[in-house]
Amino acid sequence: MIDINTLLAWGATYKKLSAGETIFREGTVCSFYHQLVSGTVRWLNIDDDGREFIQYMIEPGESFGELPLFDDKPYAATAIADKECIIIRLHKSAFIDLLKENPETHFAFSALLANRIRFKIFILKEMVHHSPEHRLLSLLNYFKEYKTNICSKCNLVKLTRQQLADLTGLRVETVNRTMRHLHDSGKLKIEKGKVYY
Amino acid sequence: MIDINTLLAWGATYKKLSAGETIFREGTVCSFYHQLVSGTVRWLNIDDDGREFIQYMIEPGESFGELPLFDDKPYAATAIADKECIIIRLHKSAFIDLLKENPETHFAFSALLANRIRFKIFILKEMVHHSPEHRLLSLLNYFKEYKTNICSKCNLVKLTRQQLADLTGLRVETVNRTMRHLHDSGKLKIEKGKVYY
DNA sequence: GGCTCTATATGATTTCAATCACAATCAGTA
DNA sequence: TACTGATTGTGATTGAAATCATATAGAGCC
Repeated sequence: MIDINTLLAWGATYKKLSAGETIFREGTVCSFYHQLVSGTVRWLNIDDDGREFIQYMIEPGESFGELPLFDDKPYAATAIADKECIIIRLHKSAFIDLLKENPETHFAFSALLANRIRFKIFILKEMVHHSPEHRLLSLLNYFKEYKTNICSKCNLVKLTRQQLADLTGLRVETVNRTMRHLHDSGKLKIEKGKVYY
Repeated sequence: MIDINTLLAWGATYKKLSAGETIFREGTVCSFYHQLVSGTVRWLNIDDDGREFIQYMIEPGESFGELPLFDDKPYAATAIADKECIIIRLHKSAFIDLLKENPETHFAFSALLANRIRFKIFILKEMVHHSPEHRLLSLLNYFKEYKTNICSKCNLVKLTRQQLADLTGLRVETVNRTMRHLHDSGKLKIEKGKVYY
């Protein structure tokens, strides 16, 4: 999102995380702006039964956990490194100063926040009231359009069935069965368990 | 959100709408910043079967339909006057200039966008995987906390069963039955059909 | 007050995803 | 290559919300 050299010039530092590590937890206070350099981050809520709902999958170049930087409230969800990750972090106060001195970056951030809302509006409108088939296809179409989570060269869907379930609010078994139907009806391809769309 | 005199100074104009009138429609392009002066606005998606999903209920003082102002994409949902409304509108270009000259207003808007995301994250985490009772109580708690849609003096829930259904993704009948149970178990009160929480 | 329209209420039935249970496959590794 | 754990695959059963149907109550208006 923000140029890495700019971030470094403002005092940002790198951090390496191994798969499964928690970066920050829902409900805690925020001291840093986070941007993903390499790897994948799941940004999610975990309910009392340990069930995950994935709010966003973060890919390299994206920032995450931005909300508290703007409204001073605690984190709305937990960030977990899905694979080994390298992130770059900048202190909250430095981040705000950076925005103040670079209004165009601030406008770029407003656009990012607008996009975050758009994704949520899209998810809600496509998930509520609809069949598992519709939900999964809508999600895949979105990822295809925005070139995230699906390899734009080989069409490989870079998400497990469990993650698709946690993004749509379905169960793994339902996702499995539905993906099979979609394969059988030719709407996508499954080869050795991997999904291509 | 923005002081009305400031808006007027920048060239904003008032507009009156009768109940049920459409203010703007999903998928169309945006030319104005909108702020509600009086009345209520439903900001919603309507699916192919005519079924509504309410994304936000807008109350006086709030802006709505802000996304296209920041990312130049079409409206993500439709705005409908729920009652007779007065709104104030400012041309998109004037709005952007206003933000450029008033960075503090821009930061206030970032906080607003952050709050819009928070509501969506909250809704998704509380609606997915949960019972109708949990869904409705979560929504009512949220409204209570943020002092919207529930009268802070008399505790009257200013939403119909249908609107509660359209906010949670449930059916009217389910909402009715669940509200009865909640009344019977003393978690809220129903008097002459009106809900108090 | 009586009329009309909308909102609320509630029973009976159906449907479809969740759940439970277990098998098969795949990927990493010793 | 055999072992291990995670992921995928699939059948049987259940349960809870949607659906269908219809009644009742409340609000606005002449």
